[in-house]
Amino acid sequence: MLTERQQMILNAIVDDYIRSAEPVGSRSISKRGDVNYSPATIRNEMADLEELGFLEQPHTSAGRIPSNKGYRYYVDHLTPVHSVKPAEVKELKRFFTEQLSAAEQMMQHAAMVLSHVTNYTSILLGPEVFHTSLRHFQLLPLEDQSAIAIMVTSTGQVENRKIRIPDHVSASELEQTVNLLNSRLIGVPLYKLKTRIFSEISEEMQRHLEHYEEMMTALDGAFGQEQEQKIFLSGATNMLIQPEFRDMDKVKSILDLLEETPTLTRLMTEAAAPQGIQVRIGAENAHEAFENCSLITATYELDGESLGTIGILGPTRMEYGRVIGILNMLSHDMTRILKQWYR
Amino acid sequence: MLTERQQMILNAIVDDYIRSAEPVGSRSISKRGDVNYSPATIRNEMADLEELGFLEQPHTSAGRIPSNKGYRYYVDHLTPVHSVKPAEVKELKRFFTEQLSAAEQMMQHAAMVLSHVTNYTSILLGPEVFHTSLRHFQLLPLEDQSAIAIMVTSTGQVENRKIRIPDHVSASELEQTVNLLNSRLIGVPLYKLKTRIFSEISEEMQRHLEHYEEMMTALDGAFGQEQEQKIFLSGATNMLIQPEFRDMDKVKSILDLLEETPTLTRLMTEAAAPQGIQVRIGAENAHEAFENCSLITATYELDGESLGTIGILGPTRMEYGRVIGILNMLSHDMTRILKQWYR
DNA sequence: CGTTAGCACTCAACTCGAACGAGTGCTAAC
DNA sequence: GTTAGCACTCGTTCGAGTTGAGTGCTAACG
Repeated sequence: MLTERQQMILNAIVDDYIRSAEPVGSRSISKRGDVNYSPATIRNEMADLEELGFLEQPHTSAGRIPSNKGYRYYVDHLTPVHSVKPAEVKELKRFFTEQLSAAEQMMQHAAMVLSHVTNYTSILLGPEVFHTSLRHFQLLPLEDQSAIAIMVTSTGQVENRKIRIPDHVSASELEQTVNLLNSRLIGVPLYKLKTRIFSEISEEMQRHLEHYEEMMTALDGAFGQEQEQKIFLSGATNMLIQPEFRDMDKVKSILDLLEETPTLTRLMTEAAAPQGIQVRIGAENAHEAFENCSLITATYELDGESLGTIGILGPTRMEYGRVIGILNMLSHDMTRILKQWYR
Repeated sequence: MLTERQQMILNAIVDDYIRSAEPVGSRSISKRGDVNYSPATIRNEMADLEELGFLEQPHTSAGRIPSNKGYRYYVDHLTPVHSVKPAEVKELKRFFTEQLSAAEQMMQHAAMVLSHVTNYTSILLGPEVFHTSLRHFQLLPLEDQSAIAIMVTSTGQVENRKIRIPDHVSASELEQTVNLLNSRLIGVPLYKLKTRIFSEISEEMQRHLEHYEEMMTALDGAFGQEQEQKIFLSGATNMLIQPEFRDMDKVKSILDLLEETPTLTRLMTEAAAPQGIQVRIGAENAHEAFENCSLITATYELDGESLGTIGILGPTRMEYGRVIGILNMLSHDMTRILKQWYR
């Protein structure tokens, strides 16, 4: 239906328009490396393409933009080599391997709900030391060579990891391992589990177990818990709703800062009061990107010890009353729930 | 430091400015119900407040806006009655009670990653029937009157629920219950568990167990799995980054539609191809709000049966190649992982 | 005959100045 | 102490004029 050259030109126009979001002129197409015709020739083809319905003209003296039919053709004849950038591949792969702990999942969820309710950006800073220790360890063997390691923490959260059971390990041997681990590891903080197993208990295990080596490598995966201080944020683009940030330029530096975890962590920690709710207005935040922003923070705590920080970031023209009310309620609820967990 | 009246006026100005985002004039303050002075009086006070540094004037003939100092004063003297709207309370409460299944958490996470990588809006439609059945049931009693019910599904996912154990129930009775449930419920689809327990097995349980009634109410919470088709979306405000949606009016209808779950579900189902990747451009979407949008969908499947749909929504001027590449990769990975799960 | 240079034409975007009006500060009267 | 009145300021709006990117057409070229 379309000549080779028409396809080429249509393709170039769609490509250009996707990049620039502005009507594409004949001159700019002609200047591309892959098309070697003068603007006049291109213009003729463009007129034809428009007549065929693949292109549109916003107004007489403007360049062309693709019509829906044009996009359709472009998509249908897209070269099937969709190269995905390495960075993107990395992020997607990470998603599949990432293991969020129960506590982390809760925080991420809380961030989402908060940004959704307030229409501002929410930032949650995890507890520096989550005082969770092991309360119970269990291995549930499945019918094949795998099992599920289940760890109940002192807060009542349940972590589970799939592990592969080495061949030749008998059921009784498994049971022995579980009993041993339970007797020695209960009460040990989660983040110490791994080192504890490999240092203190390994000797004893070696004595009792026949397939010690294999068992250890299998367990290795189950206890791999890094427990560093993580930061969760949600609704970053909610900034764009605010009229004061109508032009991207102003928001750019804020969005950039939000990506920069270390600085953001610093700002949050600085802003947070030892207890209660703290409001940082404009320049009170020690970063120029937040000059037109206010950051409201609340801490949730247990027995007077602060466990984490919740922050809401918005324009200085923020609904302080509402946000403070919500944060108040949330931090109380968090504290209450933590108390329940720890009993 | 400030007179009663100055406080009142400052308060009114901040309130107004937070609402309108526009400089506040003396007239509009005077017309409010709570301030009964003429504009002239207000003007005098405003001039004083400006001199004191609480207000600013963008230019000579404009109204006043609060300075950072003004916000500070406003916040510090905020009436501590922060009423939170019932709807917000409801959503926050729901967050604390909500129990997402492992599969749902995975989907939500996938939606987040996708919208983050693509910078468009991602929509995930859950599987209509997730063919998961029970593979193993376990009760882990904690030292107090509670226990954790753990269900391993046929896909290897682990669901856990905290339940309260009725008084007077002995350890042996618990064990009996677990054994009974395991022998009768393995292989039963998760969404049928509850009815199965209450219809077919209840009789048998009644025969064997002393504290039947209490046990049943306790178990009730553990198996409450609704498993309806859920929809997850993330990055809705990413739309705002696109220059074609620079003014809110155009986006409004789209954002509204995204909130409207049933319609969105319909659009996604219509758009989805039985397999592979499908592109809906502009008006091809059967909804006028999507006139300037394109929806790219991919399905992930198992043994030829489609299990769910992934969608990316962006402007018609979308980076089709890139998004298709990413979706391709992701849907393949999803399919591969599902195969692993089901073995 | 396909391609290209040249040129007249179109029309959104920008510029400038005038008119408008929201809002102020000041003064005088209540 | 409060308020009405009024001159003044200055961003916003609107229309006319200008600019320039881009087109369509015609004629010349290889």
